[in-house]
Amino acid sequence: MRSAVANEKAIDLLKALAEPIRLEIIESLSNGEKCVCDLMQETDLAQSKISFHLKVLKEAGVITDRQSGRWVYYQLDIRALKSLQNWIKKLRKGCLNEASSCE
Amino acid sequence: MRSAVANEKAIDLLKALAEPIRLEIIESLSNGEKCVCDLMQETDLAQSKISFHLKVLKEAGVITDRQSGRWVYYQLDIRALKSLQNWIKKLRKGCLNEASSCE
DNA sequence: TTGATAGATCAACTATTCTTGATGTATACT
DNA sequence: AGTATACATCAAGAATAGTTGATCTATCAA
Repeated sequence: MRSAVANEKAIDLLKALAEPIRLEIIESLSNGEKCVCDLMQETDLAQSKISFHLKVLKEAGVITDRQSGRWVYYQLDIRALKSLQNWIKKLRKGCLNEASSCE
Repeated sequence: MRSAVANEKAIDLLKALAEPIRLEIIESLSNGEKCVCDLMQETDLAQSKISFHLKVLKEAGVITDRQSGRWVYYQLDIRALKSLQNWIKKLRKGCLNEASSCE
């Protein structure tokens, strides 16, 4: 089943987005790259909590990170949202299972 | 914050989709209206389990139900997926918070 | 090299979600 | 009325996810 893999990936993405703190982080990052300390200031949340959620987001492929000195900068990976859009599009067409019946 | 409401709704939608059994149900319903017994046969899952997930989907607005005699038929509400698409679109634009900065 | 800062990770705890089997309710058939 | 079927709901338990405070590592600055 080809679609099973795609769905698992999609589920990870959906789960990653389906959480208020993570959404807050995502929205913040939509204004540009941020380090953890920036996010701490903006959200007023504990560092370990932010790191926890950043990890979830990263593992789902929603964000990427890059280290610079003592800081780690996080950035949205717009491709994740793009692929989620495509996935929903397919779901709407009702052809997640049988690619053949789609186009 | 206007967007907070929209986000809460979106989170419910995302959570509803982010589960394998529910996704299976959704995909099945994308082929048309089904009663619980149909879904039981197709998925080979316990009735209470299916009812549980149907409830989650219904509360999130992903599906609607209609009773006919002893049977309850469930159907996809395509508007839910549509609104989720719009939400992601906005998220991609990075303007979930400030509608003013968008268009 | 000592001390400070940024951030990851971990263990213990809490909270939420899912599963299971049983029971309840409504409809239909005899 | 009595029985069967379709489904919802519930309570108890299992599993997963999130929180908290502490500790660890790496980088930098004095």
